Amino acid sequence: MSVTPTEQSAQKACKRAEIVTAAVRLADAEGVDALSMRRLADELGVATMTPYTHVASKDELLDLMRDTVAAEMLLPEPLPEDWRAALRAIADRTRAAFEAHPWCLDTAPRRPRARINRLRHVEQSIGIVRRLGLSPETSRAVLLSIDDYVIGYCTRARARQRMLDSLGPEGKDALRHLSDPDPEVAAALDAGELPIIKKIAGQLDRQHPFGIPPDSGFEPGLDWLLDGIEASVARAEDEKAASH
Amino acid sequence: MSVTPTEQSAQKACKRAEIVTAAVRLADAEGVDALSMRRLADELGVATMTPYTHVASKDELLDLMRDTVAAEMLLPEPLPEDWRAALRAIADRTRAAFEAHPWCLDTAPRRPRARINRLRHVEQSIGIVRRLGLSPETSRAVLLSIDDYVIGYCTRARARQRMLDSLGPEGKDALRHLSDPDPEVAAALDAGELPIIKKIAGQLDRQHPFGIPPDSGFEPGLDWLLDGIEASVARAEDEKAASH
DNA sequence: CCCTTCCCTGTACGCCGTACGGACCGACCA
DNA sequence: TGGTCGGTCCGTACGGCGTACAGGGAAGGG
Repeated sequence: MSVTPTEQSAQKACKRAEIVTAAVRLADAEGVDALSMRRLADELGVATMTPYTHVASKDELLDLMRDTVAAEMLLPEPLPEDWRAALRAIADRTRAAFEAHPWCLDTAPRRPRARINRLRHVEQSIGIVRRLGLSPETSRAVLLSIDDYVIGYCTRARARQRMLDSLGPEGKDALRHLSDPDPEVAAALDAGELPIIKKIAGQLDRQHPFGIPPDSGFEPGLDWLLDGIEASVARAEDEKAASH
Repeated sequence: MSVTPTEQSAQKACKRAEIVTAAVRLADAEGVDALSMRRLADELGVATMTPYTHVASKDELLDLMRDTVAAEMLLPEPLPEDWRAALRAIADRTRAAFEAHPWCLDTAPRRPRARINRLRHVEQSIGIVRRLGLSPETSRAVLLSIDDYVIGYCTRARARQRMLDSLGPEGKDALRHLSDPDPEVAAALDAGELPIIKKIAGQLDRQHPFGIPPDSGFEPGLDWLLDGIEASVARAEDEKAASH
């Protein structure tokens, strides 16, 4: 062996990185369905099985791909002073990363592992939440609840996008779209079940080409969540002050 | 044709329903990976391609399966008077449905369509949010933000569960688990990057067998979100009162 | 009686992930 | 210097997937 262990692993990491970035590029461009090991190998100009020299399985590859996306979620230091601004900035960046790489949301990680960039992201977030002076459990709850909201928003936004895509460019009014090839829905609408949806869909008819209401956006829910957290923090501080 | 169109479609719907329930049962028992059209046909005692007589594609099948889960999210009438209690009840039921059928979260819908039970679920939720007397846009934002939180929570809880499963029964302390086969993480920990995570993982060592902190739970985040919404509603009412 | 219309079936195609055995090649040790 | 050995790359092959397609068979309508 000519190289020291460090050099060797560095060389290996290099190859790994090339494979992963090529895979990310492919998934970004053509979706995760187009990402097969054969196709990826073709793209890299190597034989089908060659990537397996550097990556244990497609599952691990997807895990590594997700970690490169996690790197994009990292906020450049220095972080904003205000905890609320900092948390919001991270949430925004996370959302942007998911929007740039929607395939992250198309397949759930099968055997997820803690990878470096994901850990960096968590470290950064914990650092901010710590400023609130809450108990460790509450701090974690704050962090996770924001994470959950962001993931949920992005997941639903992704589903919405797929729905729009699947409809194609031809316009269809909302009621027709809802009931079109689904007799169950049509029957329910006729029977007067779903009155609110029927009314809303009827109103959307004129304003909106498709039966899908415009997205109400990422910010309001995040604001409410942060409001609730802030109020909870204020309450905790009051109690602490009162007990002294 | 011997049967009237209605009878015919009813008969067809019956067969469809059998297929879908069998598919749900299989996915519940062995996960979505075990659900192949061949396996499903075997389970039903028919030839491989027979299910395709009643279901256009595996995609549509998954869509129908998801809709049976949506049925479980429906709250029995009468709904609670208090809007907050009602929204919380729906959120709880939704979470329970996802926990009972985690495969819902394992694969994103490819070409989602509005199905009857999903629409019923939405109708029920809108009915509650309407009581708040907010604008249509704000109402939708309230509804969707709660939905997003629930989906996000369940998705992360699912990932957590997979992580625990993949670790197997043998206990491993947190630090070792974090850095185990991943040299990048080990290097970062050694280099003093990730100080907070290192400290937390070190503390978890004794209390917790795995490197995964216990779930902080569904309720706190939901409460914060509802708190924020409630404060926003109160503010809106104040403004309305003041302008009169 | 035949004919249409469904429902069902078996076969077959082109993908997929990946196990495996062998070829090459540079680096170390005798 | 020659042998060996670890690491990289390759080709082939296997089992499984979703599903297109062409045919069979029963059942009701003319």
